[in-house]
Amino acid sequence: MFSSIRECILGAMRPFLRPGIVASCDEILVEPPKDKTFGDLYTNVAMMFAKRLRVAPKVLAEAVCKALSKNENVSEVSIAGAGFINFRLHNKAWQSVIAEIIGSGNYYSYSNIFNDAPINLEFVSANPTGPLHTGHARNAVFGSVVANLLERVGYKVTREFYINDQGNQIKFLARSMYLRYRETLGDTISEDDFTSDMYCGEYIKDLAKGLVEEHGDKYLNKDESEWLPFFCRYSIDKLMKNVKRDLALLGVVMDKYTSEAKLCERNLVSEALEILKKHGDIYEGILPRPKGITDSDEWEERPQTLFRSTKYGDDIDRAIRKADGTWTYFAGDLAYHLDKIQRGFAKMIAILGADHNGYVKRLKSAVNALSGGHANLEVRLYQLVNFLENGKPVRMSKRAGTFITLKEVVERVGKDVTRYMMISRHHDVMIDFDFVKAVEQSMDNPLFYIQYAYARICSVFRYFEAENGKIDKNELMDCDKSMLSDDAELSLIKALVFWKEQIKSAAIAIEPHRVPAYMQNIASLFHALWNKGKINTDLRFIDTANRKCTIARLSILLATKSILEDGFDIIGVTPMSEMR
RNA sequence: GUGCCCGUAGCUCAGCUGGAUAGAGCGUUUCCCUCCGAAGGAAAAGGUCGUUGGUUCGAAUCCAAUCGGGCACGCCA
Repeated sequence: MFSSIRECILGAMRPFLRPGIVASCDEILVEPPKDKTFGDLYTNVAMMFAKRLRVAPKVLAEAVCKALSKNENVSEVSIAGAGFINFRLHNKAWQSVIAEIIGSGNYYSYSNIFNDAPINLEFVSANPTGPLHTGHARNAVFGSVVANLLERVGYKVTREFYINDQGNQIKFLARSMYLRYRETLGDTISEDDFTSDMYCGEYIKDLAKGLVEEHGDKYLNKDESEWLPFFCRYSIDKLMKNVKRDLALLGVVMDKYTSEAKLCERNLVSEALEILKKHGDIYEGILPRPKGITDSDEWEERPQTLFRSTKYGDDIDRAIRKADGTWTYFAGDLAYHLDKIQRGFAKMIAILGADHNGYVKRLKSAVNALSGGHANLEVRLYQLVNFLENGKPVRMSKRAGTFITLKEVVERVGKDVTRYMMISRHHDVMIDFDFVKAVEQSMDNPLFYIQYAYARICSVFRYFEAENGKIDKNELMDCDKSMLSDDAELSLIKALVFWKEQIKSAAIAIEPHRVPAYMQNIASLFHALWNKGKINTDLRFIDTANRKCTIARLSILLATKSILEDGFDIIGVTPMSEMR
């Protein structure tokens, strides 16, 4: 329906186009005005295009106005202010969308505007050195909802987790394991044996116990070279198993796990280096001293292999080889992104914590350079979650093992509340997640408000079907809807119509928090309609004396139910047909 | 010293990429159950959109300064 209106507006402007001046439907804004008294919809094209077309806004507005007034869906048009075009649609036009929503199953929000283009969505990618914590929970929820949104606009999404299963960090993990291993077998270990790079969380003890049970004491009193590889592999395997289990608790399932070590075995780092060399993006050099460091003894000039990332918009060039000749972490990321490019992804998105903000430009540079400009990486940073226990901040340190795990959160407040808390705010805003309040306020949580609307709708259907038997979907689709003309009914229908547009814009902007916000809006309009029926019995959904009217009303409810189910599916929350 | 993010009602936050008189929830005040679920609805009060300039028909939104808060900053991963 909207596309036909946009066509109509564009058509009206076409006579004003001059050679070289183009305009497309995508540029045309059509949306409900803030103030409903202006009309159902408005467009600002007259003002938007006035300058480009060198035509007075009024002249454009009049042409658009004339064209719209001839459109079969439009009932009235007017020009206001500096050139706003306000218009209304016939009730019939709005009512017809109910059938469209019901008829689409729960697929009303789907539009294949990106033609099944493959897209790689990397998220979580937690280091396998410990359990997932609350920060990862936000990452996981954010990523999984983005994936659902991208699928609705026609992307073929690969949800991917990058495992940093090599490097010093992993060695320190293995050494920590070995200390606990010895402890389990009777050696006395003090906290001082753990260096600052090591991990002394409780989970290491548990893992070490398991290792003893499975493999006994055969690694005791052996040289590090004999046990280190095994301890690395063992720890990573177990920890990754737990990572997958925890993600499942949140309803998050990955399509692919990529191992850094495996990429390394394939010599992808060298391959990436060769590609960059060909473009002249590799050189031996010395990085400039950062301006913040004034003390010269804190700074030592070192010649290294550098990637000319400044050529691609980065602030400084980046080291890919340490002074001792080994690869930097970034070198591994070059290999990983080359792997993504080789697998055919021209579009990629990575979800990272805000503490990675200094890393974004070099990653984008890497993708740009390695693909010769054919692939693009978008990065979304999410602010960290401030975890509170009854108003008091919980200090978290992964190394010391004093952090709240994802598992713990889900076990205390449930999957749905956790997901809702993590997704209902803009990713650029810090979240204060208070353990105690999240549970206490569960009744005030907007999630329950939405769940309640859904449960009420289910309740009406239960009530109706108990008397009249199972209702036929086709009957609801095909019924006469002309009596659905109350303001409350039309307001709800209009909100449902815009669901598709909302999902599209949330997906393109990569802003999943808009989804629960819009669901809340729909729930609110539904509750209002419900209560209006309590005051004015003519508006009750079920009128036992008038089946025709009842069926029409139920058709709105089914459409609303369908939209809410789609929304729940996007945000990964289970709808409740009854509230306990 | 540099870069990124945030600053909107007493509190927690929206504000759909520059649109009309600034929007919700919680809290406060007043109403609405003989009724498909009141875990709800209707209404009131509450604002110098951190501050100051600039861009234009038009700014919470864009630009420049500035204040306050968060994050990060050569071989850690």
